[in-house]
Amino acid sequence: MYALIDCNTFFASVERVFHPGLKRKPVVVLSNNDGCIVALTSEAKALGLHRGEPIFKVKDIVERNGVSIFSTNMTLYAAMSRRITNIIRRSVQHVENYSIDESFCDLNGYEAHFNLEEMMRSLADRISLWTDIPVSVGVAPTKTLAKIGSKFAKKYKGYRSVCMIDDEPKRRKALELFDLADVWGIGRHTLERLNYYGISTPLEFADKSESWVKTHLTKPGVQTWLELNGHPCIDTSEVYRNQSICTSRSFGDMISDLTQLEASVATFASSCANKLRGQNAGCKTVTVFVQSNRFRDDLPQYCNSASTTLVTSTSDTLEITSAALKALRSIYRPGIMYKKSGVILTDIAPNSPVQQDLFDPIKNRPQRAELMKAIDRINQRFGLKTIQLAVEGEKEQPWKIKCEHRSGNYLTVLDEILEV
DNA sequence: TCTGGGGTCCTAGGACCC
DNA sequence: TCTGGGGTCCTAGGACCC
Repeated sequence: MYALIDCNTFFASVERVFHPGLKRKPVVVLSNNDGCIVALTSEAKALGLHRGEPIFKVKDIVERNGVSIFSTNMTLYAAMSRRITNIIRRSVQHVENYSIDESFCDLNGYEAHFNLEEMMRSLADRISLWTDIPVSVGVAPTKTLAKIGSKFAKKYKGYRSVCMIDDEPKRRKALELFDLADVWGIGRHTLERLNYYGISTPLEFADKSESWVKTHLTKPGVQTWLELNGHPCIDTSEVYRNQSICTSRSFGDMISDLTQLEASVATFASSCANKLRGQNAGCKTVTVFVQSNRFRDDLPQYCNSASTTLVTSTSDTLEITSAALKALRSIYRPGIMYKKSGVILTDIAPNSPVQQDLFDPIKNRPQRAELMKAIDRINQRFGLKTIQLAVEGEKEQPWKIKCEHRSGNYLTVLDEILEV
């Protein structure tokens, strides 16, 4: 059996932990640049607000109802997520962090010694007691069914946080009542296709024959079908390394100047390199992209990207940044108002062994690696960007994102710790 | 005026090989 | 007029997830 532990409206719940006056009040959390709503409490949903909506379009609803607004604060949410994971790991050995607010537990073997429902309920209660974050848990023979269970647990209070789908009648009942569009793995296109063939509930889909599914859907569709029928086939891989690493941002203000664009790309490149070192990995390809503002049809539009291949797999900030800037200069066009840039690292592989290059222009790789370690240590101890590249520019720049409603880093920065 | 960011996996089709 | 069979590798784009 698998359990899915899902934090309810996670970002908004974290903000509420540190602003207890907001319990049972409407709260929304915005995307980067204070653009769109990315998380909202049920009280905010009840006012007609939706995930994904640009905040400026619903300004009057927000003002009229005194909705609390927060800029996104990933550092804070990630710190809280780690705390929750630590609590789960005290009870369950195999935990897979599927996303910042969801974890799968492999419960294989526990059923012999525990009542799984009681076990997961006491875990949910503990998370709630120790972190003040409410969670919903689904328990089922496959991950897809566990996800469905967690949605029921969230929707109906009667489950007291845990919904079990552990026998055939419960499975069929759940599939009959659940919304097909909300099934994990069924997106807009698959939904349209299934509707076209007269399938409107997960149960009708699950009851189709294997040959029908194989004819009309591709591999991911077949997997979902198997999972809904209780055959686990979505893999739990413990060891994980990214296939790609990306840092990109929309700018607070549009820019056209190459120097400023370079500063943004250098900043994103060094952030990527930092993430790469965090996984003990290196990359061989650096891609840069730039975009104008697609919402401004009065301005000339321009989007482009370029890649540079490095001689050898590396996580060196200096090397990755130079490669990114080289790629940027090859696609830069003057006279464009740019709204967004980004850096993507691919061809990622473990740090060792690395295939050396006979003609590698960098002769002191071991020392360079030590330099990166030293910089990382200093930045970890004294704060991000204590040491940075000069090309990344000064702190205040027009392209830096807006975040006017950011709460403090209560869990990670001593100076910002909550005062009572 | 203001419109997010970061991922994975799969497939079709092109380009190439014998 | 007739015009094979069996492969690999790569990439762009689609579909999906949070």
